[in-house]
Amino acid sequence: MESHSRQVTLDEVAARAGVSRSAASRVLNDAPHVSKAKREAVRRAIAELGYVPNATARALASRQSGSVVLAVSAEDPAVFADQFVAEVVVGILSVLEETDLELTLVTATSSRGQQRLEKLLRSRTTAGVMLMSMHGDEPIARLAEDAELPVVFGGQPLTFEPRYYVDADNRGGARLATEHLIGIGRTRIATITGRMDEAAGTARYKGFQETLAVAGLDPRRVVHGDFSEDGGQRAMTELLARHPETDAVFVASDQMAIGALGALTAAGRSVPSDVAVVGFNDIPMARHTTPPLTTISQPIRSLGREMARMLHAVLNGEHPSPLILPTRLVFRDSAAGPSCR
Amino acid sequence: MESHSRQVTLDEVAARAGVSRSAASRVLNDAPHVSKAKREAVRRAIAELGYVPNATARALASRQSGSVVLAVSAEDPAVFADQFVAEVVVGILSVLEETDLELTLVTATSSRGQQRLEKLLRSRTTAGVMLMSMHGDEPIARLAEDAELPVVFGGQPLTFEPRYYVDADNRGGARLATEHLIGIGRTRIATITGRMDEAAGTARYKGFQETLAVAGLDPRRVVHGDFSEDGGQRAMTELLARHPETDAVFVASDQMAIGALGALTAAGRSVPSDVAVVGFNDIPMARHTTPPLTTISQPIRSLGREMARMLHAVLNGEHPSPLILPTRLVFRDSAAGPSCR
DNA sequence: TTGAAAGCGCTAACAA
DNA sequence: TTGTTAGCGCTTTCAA
Repeated sequence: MESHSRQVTLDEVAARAGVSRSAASRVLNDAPHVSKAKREAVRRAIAELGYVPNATARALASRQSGSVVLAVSAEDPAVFADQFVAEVVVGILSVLEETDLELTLVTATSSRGQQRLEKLLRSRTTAGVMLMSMHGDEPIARLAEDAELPVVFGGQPLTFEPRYYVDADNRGGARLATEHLIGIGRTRIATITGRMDEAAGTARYKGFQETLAVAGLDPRRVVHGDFSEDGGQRAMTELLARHPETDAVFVASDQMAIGALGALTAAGRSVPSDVAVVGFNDIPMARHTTPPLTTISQPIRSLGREMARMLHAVLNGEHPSPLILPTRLVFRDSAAGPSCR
Repeated sequence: MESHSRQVTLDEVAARAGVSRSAASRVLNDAPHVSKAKREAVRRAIAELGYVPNATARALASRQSGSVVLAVSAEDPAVFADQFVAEVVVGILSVLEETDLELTLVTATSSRGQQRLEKLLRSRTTAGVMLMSMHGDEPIARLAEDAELPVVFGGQPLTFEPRYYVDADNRGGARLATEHLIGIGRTRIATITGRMDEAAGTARYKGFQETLAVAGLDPRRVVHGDFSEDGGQRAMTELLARHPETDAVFVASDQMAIGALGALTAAGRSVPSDVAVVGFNDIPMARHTTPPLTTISQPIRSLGREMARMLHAVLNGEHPSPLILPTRLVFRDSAAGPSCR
């Protein structure tokens, strides 16, 4: 883990410019109290010597850090290949690119990951943390608090409302989806929920229930899934067994919806004429299923962007309010209206 | 960018344990020359005080760094949502998880990104670099060399052979694909290439050409694409116009192949009976196209893993050899044999 | 085996 | 507006 190259120091810059190190340091951080002439001289020296400050020394002396971490609570680094997470990362990076913050990626839940994260947070290398996809009660949140680092949540944890978070309007999205199914004339509407130990799962379920209640429809056709494709398939099979009269289903994630489409096909039900399907997330594959999937789109990349912006604001001493991002219905064939029957 | 929490220092640990700071430091780095008794005392003190070493101070004093960066040469952080890149990240993380190295993500090509990367590399915060998806001549490679940091390439740059790299056997994969098309009896075989300013693009094209040459078939049905879905669609349309007799096509990426399938359908050609299609990469969506896409699978996650392993080895003073990872044919309906006609 | 002392390269009081 | 002086918390000689 060695580094070799000859480092140009601030002292050398100062010497070259014929000023004190403090003066050079002031110029570097464009602090006041430096004459125009010296400022210029230092700038020139920096350019000539190709000086780049040693970030480590700087961090040590100033007790500040130029990097933030994104911690995703998952067993396996494979989460970062998840379309959803990947898009969040993209959003975050696109904002950080405009700042001087670097992004470090960690998984928070694996046996070793937990320890590593704690070490990372307490080793004073990090200015702040973004936390994602929390199921249930999260020790990680406490971890960050212990380290007294600013934390921004992506999605809300189930057990408490954090000070800073960005979330999608899951409940509203579920309402949109369910209203759409009602709107195209379905009356025996079911749902396959996500994990009920995640806020996104419960919120979408609530949105579903309340919409049916308002419409005076029976909200009891419910099977619980786990957000996975396989889980969706199993859940759909179970749903057909328990409620064969079902003519529409709101599935709490596209991944599950894909599994559900498979189960429907296997059961000889055609989509959407026998059973209309609406998913949630609008993952890229949703356009390519058979039939293409009607779904609720959430602005995932914006979620990442807003998380990064919020953290940045907190690091600058501001106190931003939590943010709920809107969702919208993306209309495709899997829940087309009567005209398409 | 402030941090607040009270830091426990090594001095406090030493005091608590009743030893000198040097002794405590030795225990921390399990260096020799510490009596068993003291070692134990220090260990206890560390546990009791919940001491976590300040990584920044450590890095400054030891001139070592515990983080490596993955730089992807792209204009836009959106590359990190690319399935391919995301899988590489996963592979890298899965290896780094076992070490004490953290991963920092950067895009290398955006106007600002280039500067940021240079700063990052020269600011002595980083132990080493992994570089990905280089088109043509890469200033970034020079950058890292200037900083005298170990660099591992993922994929080979076009203009020079780096000391350390991991690549997939693109040429061999293209050969597999083309041989398969010949094997199912096609004779008027075309290709849609990738970007010819990327090594992967040229290598796959070469594999295609040489296989047709060996088989005595005409290798001149060629349209150049750009690895994108839209590009694939355009290329296929052009191919059909210029070589309407084409009965098979090797498409240098699945993304392009998806576009090509669209163009074929639009042109009323059925796949595979009129035109057989083989892609490259085996992205998740390949299983879900109509018809499902025969393709060349490369061990993307392994690519990431091996990059991380290689960098780790270099950081430990070893000199690993470049690595070429094998590819294999994944057989699906888009290039089924005659029996399926 | 031990500890004292001297930095790592920078920032931040403080005094001038 | 300047420069001097202490550190930041750790590692690493060096002499004991």
